[in-house]
Amino acid sequence: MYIKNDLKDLYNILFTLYGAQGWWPTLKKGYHLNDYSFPNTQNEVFEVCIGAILTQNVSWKNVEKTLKNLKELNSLTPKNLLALEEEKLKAAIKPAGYFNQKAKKLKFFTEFFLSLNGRTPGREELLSLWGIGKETADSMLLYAFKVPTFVVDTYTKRLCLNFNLIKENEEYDAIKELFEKSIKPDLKVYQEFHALIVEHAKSKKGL
DNA sequence: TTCCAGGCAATAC
DNA sequence: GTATTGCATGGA
Repeated sequence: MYIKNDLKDLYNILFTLYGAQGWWPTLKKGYHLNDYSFPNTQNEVFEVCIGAILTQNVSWKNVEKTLKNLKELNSLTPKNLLALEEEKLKAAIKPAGYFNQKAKKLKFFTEFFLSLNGRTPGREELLSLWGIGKETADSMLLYAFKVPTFVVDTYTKRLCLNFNLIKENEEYDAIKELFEKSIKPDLKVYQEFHALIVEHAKSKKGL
């Protein structure tokens, strides 16, 4: 596999190979193929955001267990999560690792989420929060708040490196720009492209 | 047993 | 400003 012209070709190749991915994965419906209206409720938006924090440097499998635990505690909503005792929260999110840090991150973010009152936050606003870095902020914007912004993760970096599109240790924002310059902002395409890159990296069909 | 998984902040240089 | 280190669980 190679890139003929630009990243649009890569997108088309991956889409042909793997098809629509229907990200973000959720507890209730699993994936939601061809439904780009998701998430529809504030609680669904919140669940995506929480998942974005929990999946930091950890496989999604681990996060699923954590989300299930929170659901069983009826704590997968902003107010209920805030009401949950510190120790119970840590126990519930243990499978996602870094539970001391992530418990703090979840509480900080949830306070912020409630203060939004349904408003969509800006990128810089999210980045200013303790515990929210570039990938987490962009994931929230793209998959929770439906803002067409490109998400860069380790898979994306590796892929670009293998195609000699970037140098070693290229900066996050430079890679992000690479994609956003080639492909006009489009919610569906940005959501699917990132998901396809992850799927491709996991499938290990070359690179 | 070692290594990695959809990062981030704190610290060191 | 860039490089390194701590954080932690679960599966391969």
